[in-house]
Amino acid sequence: MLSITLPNGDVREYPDGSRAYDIALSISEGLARNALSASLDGNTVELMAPLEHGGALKMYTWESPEGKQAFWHSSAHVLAQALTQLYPGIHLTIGPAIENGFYYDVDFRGAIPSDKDFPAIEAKMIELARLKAEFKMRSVSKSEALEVYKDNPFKTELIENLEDGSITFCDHGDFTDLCRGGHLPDTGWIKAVKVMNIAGAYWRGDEKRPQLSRVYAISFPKKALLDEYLTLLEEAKKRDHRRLGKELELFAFSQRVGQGLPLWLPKGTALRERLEQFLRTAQKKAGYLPVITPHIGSKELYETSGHYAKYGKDSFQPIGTPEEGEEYLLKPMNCPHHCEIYKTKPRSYKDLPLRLSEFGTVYRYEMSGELHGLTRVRGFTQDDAHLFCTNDQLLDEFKKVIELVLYIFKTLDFTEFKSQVSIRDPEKPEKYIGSTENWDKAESAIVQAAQEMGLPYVIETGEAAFYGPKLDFMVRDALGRSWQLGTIQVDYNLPERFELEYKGSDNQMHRPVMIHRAPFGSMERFVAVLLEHCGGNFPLWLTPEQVVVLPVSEKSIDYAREVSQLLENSDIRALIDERNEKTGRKIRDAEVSKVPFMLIVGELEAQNRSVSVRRHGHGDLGSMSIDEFAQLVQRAVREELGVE
RNA sequence: GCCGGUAUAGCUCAGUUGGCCAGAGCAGCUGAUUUGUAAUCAGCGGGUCGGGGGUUCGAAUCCCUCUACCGGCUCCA
Repeated sequence: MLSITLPNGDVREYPDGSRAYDIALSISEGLARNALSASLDGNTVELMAPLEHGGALKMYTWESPEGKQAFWHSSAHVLAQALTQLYPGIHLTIGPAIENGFYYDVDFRGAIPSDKDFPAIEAKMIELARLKAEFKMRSVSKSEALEVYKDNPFKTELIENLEDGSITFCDHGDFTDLCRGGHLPDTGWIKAVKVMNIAGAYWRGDEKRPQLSRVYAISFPKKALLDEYLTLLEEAKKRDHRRLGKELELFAFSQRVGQGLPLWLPKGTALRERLEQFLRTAQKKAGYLPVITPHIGSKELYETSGHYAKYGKDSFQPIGTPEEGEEYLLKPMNCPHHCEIYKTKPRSYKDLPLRLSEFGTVYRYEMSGELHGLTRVRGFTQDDAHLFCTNDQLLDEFKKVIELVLYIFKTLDFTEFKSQVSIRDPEKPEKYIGSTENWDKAESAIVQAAQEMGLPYVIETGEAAFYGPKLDFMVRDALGRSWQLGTIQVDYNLPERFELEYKGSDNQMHRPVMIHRAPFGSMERFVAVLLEHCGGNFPLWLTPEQVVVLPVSEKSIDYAREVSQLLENSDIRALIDERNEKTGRKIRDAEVSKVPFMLIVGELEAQNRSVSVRRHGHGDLGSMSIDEFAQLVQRAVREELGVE
């Protein structure tokens, strides 16, 4: 008998040879009908294979990530089968399920299919799915597995890294693939499939190894779900910051200026400056001291910091002076400059923590294929600061920075973010500089700070910067891609390299610890993510134009100007649509341009000294006095900023 | 940087198998209209079809090359 613990805690006995499916059936017919996969004691098991032992059993449907995972993993097998039939002689490699669908990396060994071939691939997949071929796992010996794949160097490499005895194949129909398991009962579940795109991907993610073709696809148990997904993608595209940035006239790129070098238009600049001001105010309260440093620095500065050795040859190349032959680098980061500011005079423990902040524009050479709107550029402004403190102050300072980041995220309504503690890879010590002892100290300080601040975080081994561990805040863009925003990094390295010191209360010299931090990350990336987050409908306090006054006809322009002037006097940003257009047209254009408030003013309003208020996306709010309206806007702004 | 794709007016896009002066909508300009909660009407201007080279009697269309952009890979101080 098998003793099975169900998620609700019930323990039930089942005959030997029972399958997860049978157990589902014993619970309810509906569960059995909808179950896509199962796990036993946390390990994925086949739904339709006899369970080898008892334990805690969980069933997964389409509604759970595990269910989708099984669905897409199984679909990847069908994709591989379809590609093998359509393109004989190809080498299959790996084909995992991903967050939205699945992919298969293939060496086509010849002509690579293009998007014109996608419909044929989709049709073949559906044709194969309709055969309702059952997925069946079987164990094979290592030598057997190697024999099957003797012509395929990629699978051979995979198998060689597996232990004999733990190698399994999955069969469905006439197709077999090396596979760890976790399948649907049969291919018939796959009702709708879409090949999304095809792109190059290096074998094992290593650019020195062969480049394969990665075929991305997604599949669904119902046609309607696919349509829904495609509609969702269309909607997401409308939120793309590159599109909105153009539509709202926030920023632009010019081929002549250069790749990855954004031009901030007047409205975008107004927005960005408002964001900066917001942070300046918060930082002033938190005891930061603003500084300014130049856009270039002597090469020697970066040799001292260690950055030149690490990044110099892949970066923008040094610029020389014509007479003296000196070499300067475009500033790739602000920290060395701030270290030099620290060194301008002897420091005492009473000076610490010293918090130097700068909206510093930096330039980094990013590979051309990597540039992406405002999220990945070659020139950008960091909301940078460097905190110099004693070891005893480190934890507390770190926590205060987390607090600042959380305040910013809260104000801007970023509720969905992830935090990640990046620590060193203990197996690759050559990647890092600094003593093991300092690394240990820094890593434990970060983890402790994150815990004490109640931050939900994950630890990523091997993701640390070369000079120290860090805590990053990540958010997703409209299309589900993840971007790093804020970052807080501990650094024991630069203080050593720059020989930073302070005199302690013991009259001895000590070395400070440094925290690098940028809550926005960069102004460019932050604006991009904010833009997608709010779909172009910025919070009132941030938006470039808060109010547009719409005179009903030329006769009301004078009054409109008066209203606009009064609002400006109350620090409300207003403009007037003086075009010779009908009111309906002006309203439509204002709605499209996402201005939060529209004030319709005609002869009636001029007579009553009132305005007729319309809110973007909400419609007519009725009329009120100019003063009442100004107070309404001011109150709304105060609420957004959390000010009393 | 690598793989695949794209490039036509300020924007969004048409342009059949190469064939007369390259089109539309929106935006712009001019005029009429004096307008009340999501598009008033009419007229006008605007393009070295991304750059360069080639094939051809003839190229937006076919080929080569460069550049930029899009989707990935890789990297990210």
